[in-house]
Amino acid sequence: MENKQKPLSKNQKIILEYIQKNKKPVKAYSILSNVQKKGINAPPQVYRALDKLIEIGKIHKVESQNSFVACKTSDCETPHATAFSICDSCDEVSEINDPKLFKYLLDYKDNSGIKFDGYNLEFFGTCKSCETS
Amino acid sequence: MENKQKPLSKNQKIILEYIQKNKKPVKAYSILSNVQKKGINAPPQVYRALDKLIEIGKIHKVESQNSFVACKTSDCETPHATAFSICDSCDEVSEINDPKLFKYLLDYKDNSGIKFDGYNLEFFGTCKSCETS
DNA sequence: ATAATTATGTTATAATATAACGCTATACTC
DNA sequence: GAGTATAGCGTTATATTATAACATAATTAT
Ligand SMILES: [Zn+2]
Ligand SMILES: [Zn+2]
Ligand SMILES: [Zn+2]
Ligand SMILES: [Zn+2]
Repeated sequence: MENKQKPLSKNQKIILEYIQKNKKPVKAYSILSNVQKKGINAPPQVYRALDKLIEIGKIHKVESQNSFVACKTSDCETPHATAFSICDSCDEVSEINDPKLFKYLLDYKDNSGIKFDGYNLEFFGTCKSCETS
Repeated sequence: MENKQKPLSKNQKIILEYIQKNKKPVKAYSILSNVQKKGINAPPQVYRALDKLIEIGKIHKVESQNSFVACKTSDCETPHATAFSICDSCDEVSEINDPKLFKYLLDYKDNSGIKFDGYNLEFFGTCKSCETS
């Protein structure tokens, strides 16, 4: 009984599918223009679906890019514990799925002893294919 | 001969001072409206100064808030290696200055063995004063 | 069946950020 | 110091990202 998966609504499905089709993160207005043929007409419809998909861990927001990417680690159960590596030169983003890093960060306590509910970590560098070119 | 500190320009000084006066992060357009009496009239003047101040490590951008905060660790020499804790309920942000965390992250290699140039880490939780109220 | 919750569709607008252009100050180099 | 490269300024306009507000419809819970 781990996953009580509430089914996605129509708009949520359309938008999730579009995001999953793309390897790179996509922007909200680019999503909008690409799903207009499916009957989604206005920004609020996109942003509402995005909010929900983020909440349930199907996608994540890449804060430094204002872009959105599908979760690669099979629907993060702790959706607000995310780590990415981002290529400065081609903007490619990949989600880091490293239990050790994950644990290190979730266990991290600041100097006042506070533990955190979640985190977002974005690493920057040059990806392999950009490195060699 | 560590610090070859180029002096700040007039606008950079005005905007840095304003950011430093504020304990909490400030937004670009709030900066603008608060420094208009000093002769700064338009967004590009603010954003140009912000870009430069970020580049030289005097301030940082809090990506999840689109806000800007003065560096608390005496002008981060690696300005793109930043960590913050953010209170979900009052939006207070504090810069984490923990050499161990710092080293852990700068030494971190992903599964392909790539090391990164920099990172931005934002922890989320509830600050002490919000916890007790 | 009723009530509560969640999602939708729409219009308008708010908030964040940059392009482009001409000009000025400052730093570098010969 | 004249010439030139670089960084900064001021301005107008515009692009990009995100939300407010409101009326309606669908879904879920009691
Ligand atoms: Zn994920
Ligand atoms: Zn790349
Ligand atoms: Zn700092
Ligand atoms: Zn707080």
